[in-house]
Amino acid sequence: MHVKTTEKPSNTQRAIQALRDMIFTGELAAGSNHLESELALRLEMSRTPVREAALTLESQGLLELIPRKGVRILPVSPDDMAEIYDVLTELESLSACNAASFQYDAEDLQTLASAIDEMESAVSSNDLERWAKADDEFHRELVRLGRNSRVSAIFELMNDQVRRARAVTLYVRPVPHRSNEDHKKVFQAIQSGDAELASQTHRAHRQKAKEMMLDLLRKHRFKAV
Amino acid sequence: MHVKTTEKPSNTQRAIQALRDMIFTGELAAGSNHLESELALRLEMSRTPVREAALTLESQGLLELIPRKGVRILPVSPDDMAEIYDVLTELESLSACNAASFQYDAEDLQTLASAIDEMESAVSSNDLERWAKADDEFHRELVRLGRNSRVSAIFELMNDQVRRARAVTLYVRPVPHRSNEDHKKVFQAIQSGDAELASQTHRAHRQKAKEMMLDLLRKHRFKAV
DNA sequence: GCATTCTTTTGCGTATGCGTTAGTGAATGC
DNA sequence: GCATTCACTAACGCATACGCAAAAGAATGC
Repeated sequence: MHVKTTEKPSNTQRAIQALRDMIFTGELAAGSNHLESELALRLEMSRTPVREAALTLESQGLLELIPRKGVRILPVSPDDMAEIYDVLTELESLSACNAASFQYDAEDLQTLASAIDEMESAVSSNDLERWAKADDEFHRELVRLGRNSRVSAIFELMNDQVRRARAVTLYVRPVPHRSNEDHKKVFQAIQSGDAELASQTHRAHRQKAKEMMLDLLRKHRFKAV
Repeated sequence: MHVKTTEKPSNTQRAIQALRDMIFTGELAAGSNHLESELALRLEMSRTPVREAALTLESQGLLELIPRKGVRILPVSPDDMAEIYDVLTELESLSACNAASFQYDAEDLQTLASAIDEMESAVSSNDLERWAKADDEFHRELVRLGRNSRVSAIFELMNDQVRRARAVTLYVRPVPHRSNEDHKKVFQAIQSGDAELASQTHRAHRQKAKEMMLDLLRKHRFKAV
């Protein structure tokens, strides 16, 4: 980071962050409508920055602006989740492929390795929250290693939605015992520079994850999150 | 389309469209800065809708807002173009894969077939603009057939940038004689429902396109478009 | 009672004004 | 001559104001 530690974010930035948080915590429920003026009141700022934030979030697919209805938080249906997983599958596999071809050394792969260890430890102590966090870290780092800023940006957007869904499914899903085997295989493929194997292995891993998530959503009749 | 033909777009929408157009035609050159107030004057509206449009375009990666410098049109370097092509390669290949698995009949694939014919005809009459348009149509339709709205949305964003680059390289590139063979192969794979083949064939096609584009940009020393 | 029209309210889209702050250039000190 | 300071300007971030259009409610006719 830079020297500038005291730069204060603008109200618009704060509004974006606040609205995101409120959406992810469910404080703003999926499908609900909220007037701009009401949100402005809640965030203790005027309509202008709230509106600007809403515009930004709209173009990110989190909500939509409906005249006279306020902002509507977009629900994520199982079908949406299928779309999202498909995108993530492709882009992460690409990342794995590229990461492998970059011939990273052990130090570069430190974060990835730590995430795997962390998941292992979390699973054995049955700490699902910690596992989810480490899993997230693994995927994010994988994408980062793929060194494609556009892929990273899209990943962040889509991953937000996955986290939303995972928040409601975390404790109804089976404990992820075997998942880490996949991660290790992907790790080894990257370490050994086998791009094709890394890509294919990760693709299979993600497709499994997709099926599991969709099963959960359907089984528990989550029509939207 | 619907009945509503007389709905007028808001100024913000017009500003978004106008700014996009101005960026793609080069009226707003890559790397240049433009004050919000100046743009507002040009678009004959107040700063508010211009600013809202700029926020939206910023989150789409077309420009950035720099305090006291105005909006800066983001240049697209060859490295950026490489990133973009990689994303498009993945997502279009996924689309081809899905399209193939949907077992479309001849009628469904009409638009795709027409685009191929159009390209053939355009190439033989040496009409590169027409070819580019048909090529664009082919790729867009392919993505549409993949039936993933998120993929479509990302495609549109990335494809915009490709069009920008193509605008400057169209007349320095070799005439695309063999490109349509790839398209036909992809088409046949989709028609015969061979998902794997469709995906792989298209991937190879896109990778060729990427290499050609990057060669062109490098050879002609386009540092940015 | 029900439908239809008129009135009222409400929220958005946009304009405008203002305080803040970064950037620019002049003035001063060394 | 160079650097530092300081005042000034300009542009933004945000608040506020306003007109319009849609939705909701009231009133009227049948």
